[in-house]
Amino acid sequence: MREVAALAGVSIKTVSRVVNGEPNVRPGLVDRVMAAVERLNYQHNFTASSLRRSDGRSATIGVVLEDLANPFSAALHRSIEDVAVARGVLVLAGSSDEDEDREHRLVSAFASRRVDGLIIQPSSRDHSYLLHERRAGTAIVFVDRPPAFLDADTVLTDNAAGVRRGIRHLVAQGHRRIGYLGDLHTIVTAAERHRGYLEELAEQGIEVDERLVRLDLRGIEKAEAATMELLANPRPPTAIFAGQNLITIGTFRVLRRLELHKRVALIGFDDILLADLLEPGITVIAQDPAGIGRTAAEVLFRRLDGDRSPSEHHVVLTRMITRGSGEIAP
Amino acid sequence: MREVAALAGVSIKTVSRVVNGEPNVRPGLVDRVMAAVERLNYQHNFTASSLRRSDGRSATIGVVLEDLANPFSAALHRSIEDVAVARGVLVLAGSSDEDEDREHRLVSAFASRRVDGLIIQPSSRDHSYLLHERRAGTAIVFVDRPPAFLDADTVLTDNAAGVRRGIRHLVAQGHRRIGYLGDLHTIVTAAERHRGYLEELAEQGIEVDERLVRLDLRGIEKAEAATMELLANPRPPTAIFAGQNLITIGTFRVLRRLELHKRVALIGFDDILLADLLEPGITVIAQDPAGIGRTAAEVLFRRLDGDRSPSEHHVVLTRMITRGSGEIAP
DNA sequence: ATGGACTCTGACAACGTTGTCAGAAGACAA
DNA sequence: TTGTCTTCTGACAACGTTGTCAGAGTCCAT
Repeated sequence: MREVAALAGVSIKTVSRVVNGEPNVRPGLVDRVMAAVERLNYQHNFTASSLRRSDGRSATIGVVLEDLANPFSAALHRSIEDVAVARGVLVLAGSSDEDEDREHRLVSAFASRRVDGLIIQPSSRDHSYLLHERRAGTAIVFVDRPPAFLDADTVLTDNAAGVRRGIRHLVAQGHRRIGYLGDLHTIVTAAERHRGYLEELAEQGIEVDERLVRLDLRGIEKAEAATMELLANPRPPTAIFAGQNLITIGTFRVLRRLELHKRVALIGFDDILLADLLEPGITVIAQDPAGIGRTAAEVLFRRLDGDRSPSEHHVVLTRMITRGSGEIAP
Repeated sequence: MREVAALAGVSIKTVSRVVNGEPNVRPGLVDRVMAAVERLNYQHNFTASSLRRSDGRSATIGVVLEDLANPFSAALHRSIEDVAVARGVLVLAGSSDEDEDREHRLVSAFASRRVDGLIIQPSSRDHSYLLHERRAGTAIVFVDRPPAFLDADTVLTDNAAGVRRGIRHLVAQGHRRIGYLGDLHTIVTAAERHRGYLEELAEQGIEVDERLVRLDLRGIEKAEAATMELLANPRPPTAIFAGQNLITIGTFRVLRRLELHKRVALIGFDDILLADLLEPGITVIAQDPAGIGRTAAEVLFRRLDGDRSPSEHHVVLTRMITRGSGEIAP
């Protein structure tokens, strides 16, 4: 900047005014400065600028997701990015891998870079550690799962309601023995989905048969094994609700291997790419990750714009997509 | 930092020494400073630090990908992240959407935040604009596609060889009429794949029938329409090579709709989640996005560590995964 | 010509940190 | 005791920028 000023024959303050598009600079000077900027390939240092500026904004937000490579996180990330770039804000992202420590480390790394806001899909069980960041002026929004011990904006899927919708759909077709395969019970969404299963069965006057329920299934293989167990039951389920993506895949694999894929009904939580091309197509309770991301980013930016109203709790609805597997009669 | 210094009864320089873990601070002082840091919830400002430090490193890199939400980009991103976090480096990422302008804007936004390095999946047709960044000390690595008018490190998939492998596989089973559906010809990888198709046909002494070739297909619908056209041919293809993910899906959809999915062979470029659960499973030439990302990040960090040797050009191999659709005889 | 209002510009300090360097304090040998 | 060396500490300037403020210049009405 000093060099630009020298070349243009003005003070560096005037260069600053020009690059920031401030009014009240004589047009002739603007041109001279621009020419010098051009000639020296001057790149404005936004970092130094935000250090000095009164708002102190870095025009950067941090995003902590479970795993940037999985479709749900990736879709969330992308929709957050879209809202952010429209405001000239950049996104730092990291994967927590469901690990409390990684989440903490990421947040702390983001905080030292002075991000303006954080969007977190939480893994840890206590978010009071974020109080300092918030007191320092960082806006925080939680997605997919609620925070613990911290009052903050949230954007969640209505997990229990989604599952209940699916179970109701199965019952409507005459199913009474409906199995349930769930993810790690410690994950709030997984617990919520399981709760939905139990509540809807109760509502429908169906007694829960614990032999048809398997929880804490992490990954496709675990889901396959659990499906085998369920089907080995003397009175096997006529329908299965899979509480998560990979579980749905594992379950479908086993059903197909056993040639039961056209006899046992299956509904999965969360949509799967290509699910419509399978035989039968897989009926799912689809989440709306793009909607969650967009909403979260919008709330975040409203906070950054000064909205100080009480915490908002948004619920993004699920949608049932019937494709065949959920419409198999018992 | 000033407050911490006051509370600990030392100068801010000593606080700086402590938070940076520099040697030669009396243990007693270290404890006092740490206690003060703790008590005031002091957060080190990494941004200000990198402004002053002699290396000037921001410990941040920028990544420009086609679309963070698509599985290929997402896998790339994640593997880059893994290499980066292991070095305490954060990742700023953005989607170019195959748009030259967006790519430029992202790079420029990254540059003003003084990222140490850039990993770019290029969309634009001229990368000489990056010369300034590089002269300013930013390391740059291109992934998936080579840069134009700029000599730089690259990590690419061997697209042509992958396609040739697939075509050879089809020919080995007796196919002579092999259709080809390709993506936008302006995308280098798409052009390369098409080249592989032509070269292998020539090698096998099969004349190209232009009626079996459709290029510039963007998205599933376009691919479906093109597949219909190919099959409407009086002498339709007995096998189809789909040059990209979404094209494979579109083609498979049409084949199934026409009940030809067990009669016309299909090989797709790039793996598809769940491809093994389809009937038949889809044979693909699989890329290794995680391998590309890891390699690119490793090269980038070697450059940041001072490696000044000539540009490296890595080729990450493809792998054919046979699942049934590619093993259908004519 | 004078005063007042307005427009434009630059000197200076400051943002939060670290590099440099000088110097204080302590240890040890002569 | 003195000198030398080592260890530790802090004052100060600087990184690249912008907020503040004073002042120079211009224009117009009196």
